[in-house]
Amino acid sequence: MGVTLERQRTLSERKHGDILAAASALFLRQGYRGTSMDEVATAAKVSKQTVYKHFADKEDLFRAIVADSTPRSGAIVAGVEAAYASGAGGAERALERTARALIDGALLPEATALRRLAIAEAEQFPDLAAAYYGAGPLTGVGAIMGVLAQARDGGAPLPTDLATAAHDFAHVAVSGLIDLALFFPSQVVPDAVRAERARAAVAVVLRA
Amino acid sequence: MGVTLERQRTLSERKHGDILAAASALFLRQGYRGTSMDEVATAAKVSKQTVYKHFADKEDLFRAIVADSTPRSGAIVAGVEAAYASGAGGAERALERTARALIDGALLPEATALRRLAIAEAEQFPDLAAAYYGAGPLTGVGAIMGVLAQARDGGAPLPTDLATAAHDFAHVAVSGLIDLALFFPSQVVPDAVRAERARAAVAVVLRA
DNA sequence: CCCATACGGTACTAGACAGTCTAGTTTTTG
DNA sequence: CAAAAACTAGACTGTCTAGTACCGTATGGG
Repeated sequence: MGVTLERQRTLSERKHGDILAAASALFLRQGYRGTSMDEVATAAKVSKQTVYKHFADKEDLFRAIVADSTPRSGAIVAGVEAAYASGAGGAERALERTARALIDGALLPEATALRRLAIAEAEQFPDLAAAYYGAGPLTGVGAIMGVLAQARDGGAPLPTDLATAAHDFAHVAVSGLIDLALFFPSQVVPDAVRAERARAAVAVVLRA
Repeated sequence: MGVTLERQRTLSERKHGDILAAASALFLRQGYRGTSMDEVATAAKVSKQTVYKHFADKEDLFRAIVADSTPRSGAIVAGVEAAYASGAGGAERALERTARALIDGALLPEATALRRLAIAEAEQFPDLAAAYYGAGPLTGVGAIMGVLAQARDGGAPLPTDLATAAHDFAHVAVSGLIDLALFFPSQVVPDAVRAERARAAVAVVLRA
């Protein structure tokens, strides 16, 4: 998790990162109330006092790990845009790659865990839920709209209403699979199902 | 909540219902860990001792309220099927009513609260999450497939793959709105947005 | 009408948890 | 190299919580 082998990090910075990483793993797996500060300190191999040196209180630590995790949704979006441009084949193949990248990104364990956490704590931390929604679903659909615009410029037969098309594309591709991931945390969605959903998403927008 | 004015319920039965109702409201709003047994007893206007007379422990009570709430998803499904049959107009109008019923059902506050709860506790109570998924999303898509079959028999131009069509229909209609409800618990999705989603869902399946 | 059963209220046990404090050690830095 | 700052370990406070015990009162079937 961002532990990028920096050559001369100070001890304090290393501890800060350790605490964030440990808290991240615990909060994502056990939720806010299900995780204790003692657990965090132990998992980070750090004294409790040090935890409170770096973060004012539990809520502060929680906000920090969510703020730290949310940007990773941006990486998924970037992957989606890259998937369209890369590779061979016509618009249909390119859109299928796009859908597949979206699906694989959305089903990453950290992504689904963060989503579950944001939903679970939406009442207690509405600002975090809103931030997640903006960085995740919202920019995701925006990116897809951009890709569809490219495809239409390239001559693909797409509807005029690209906002609706992007919405349809995204939800046909990922919503059912995200449901599976949220309700069955331990299960992995098989490759064949992902491919089928990607095809369905392309089919939905490629006829107008 | 099932409090149907039965003429001569015994005191014990009344208390049982009071506890269920109070616990239901609290768990749905505050989650499992966020709700204490003292709170439940106070809200139900019952002594704590009585709570433990009716339910072995907190987990038992929680399972009871989820088991009590989940069947209500079935009522939503029934409403969806009824919406197709009722009213005037051709297949397109009927499908639009179907989508609208699905949307309104999914956005009921109790429905979204239960969904949030099932997702939040999916790791701790995987069996409850699975039961919810079966009673909610799964039977919902099944019901829509039935409606689409009816529509096709009536001459509507639908794809041959009705399972995929039902999946697409359901997710284009409700998934985006459910996201909104989950991430922004206090907001209400306006009527115009619901209507637009219903139209989009019909448009997606009515061209094959 | 009577007795088992359920109730209310409240006090209690036992443990978890957030956050503080102390006292001594290590790291950073000027 | 010395002072400042960050670290460790663990005890400690106050609060909350699940679940139990006690005891006196109300309910309701036989």
